[in-house]
Amino acid sequence: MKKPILLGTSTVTSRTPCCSKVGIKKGPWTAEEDEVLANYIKIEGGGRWRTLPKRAGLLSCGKSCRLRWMNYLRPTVKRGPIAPDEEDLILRLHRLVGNRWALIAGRIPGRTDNEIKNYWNTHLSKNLISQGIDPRTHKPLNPVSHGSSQANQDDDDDVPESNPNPPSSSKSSELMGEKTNSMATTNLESHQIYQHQQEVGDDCMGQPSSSGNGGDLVENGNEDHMFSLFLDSLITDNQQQQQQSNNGDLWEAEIMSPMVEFGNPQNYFNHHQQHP
DNA sequence: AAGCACGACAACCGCCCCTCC
DNA sequence: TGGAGGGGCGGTTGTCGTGCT
Repeated sequence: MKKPILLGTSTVTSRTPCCSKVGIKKGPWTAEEDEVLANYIKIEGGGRWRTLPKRAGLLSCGKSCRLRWMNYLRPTVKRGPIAPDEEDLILRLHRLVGNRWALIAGRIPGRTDNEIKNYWNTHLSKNLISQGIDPRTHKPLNPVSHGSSQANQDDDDDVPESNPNPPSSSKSSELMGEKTNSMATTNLESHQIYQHQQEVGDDCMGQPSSSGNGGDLVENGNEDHMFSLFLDSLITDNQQQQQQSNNGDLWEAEIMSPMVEFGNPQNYFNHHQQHP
């Protein structure tokens, strides 16, 4: 069994840590701590995580409490192996948005970003590599015909065109572009996206977008909602096209290439807004 | 049986955004 | 308007379990 680690000194950084690390218990959670935390949240509710440990009588850091609750104790968290359809959806979404684990998790009810991230790193990325596919770009690792080597080499070195993964903290709102903060939230535009979703079908994995963990994004009722619907439509597009043609290249031609042309998903999304 | 390597995953860390005052 | 605090995110690390030598 892992031994709890008590940190004796706090690390001085330019930022104040989430909590004073003196006397903070680290390491795995015990069943007793889980019970205390779960009972406390059941009674008092979550929130104010930094002060929650003290109020609940726990020695763990507030962030640790939140993480434990979000990733393990929450009733809506689905335990057990990732199903094949979930795996397929993760692959699709990762191809669309890159390492936006929270965004991906938001589309897979019951799964957490941490779980998906771990599953990707330990399973899916290795599977893709074994298939000769770059897990970052979802393109062949060593294409036989590489065309203009310099240009393509730049592509390989850079983040994928379709999922840029900017170095800064990434949120779905960023994906949608900074301008959309002021323009993307009107009912009319929302309706346009919704209409597009209806046109292509809204049966994404058969999961209602407001259920379980997946509801987090949608309930925001802002750009995340828009982007969530947008993702639904793209995923459904992909599913329908692959079903119809049984040819993955069509996805490349109809969805990914336009995204490349637009530079990134946010521009593509903006275009969809204006031309639903 | 002991040591080692590796996979799986829980947990930690630092950064950033958002909200409130 | 700016600072502080709360919360969320993605990357990374640490630990345990298991299989192999």
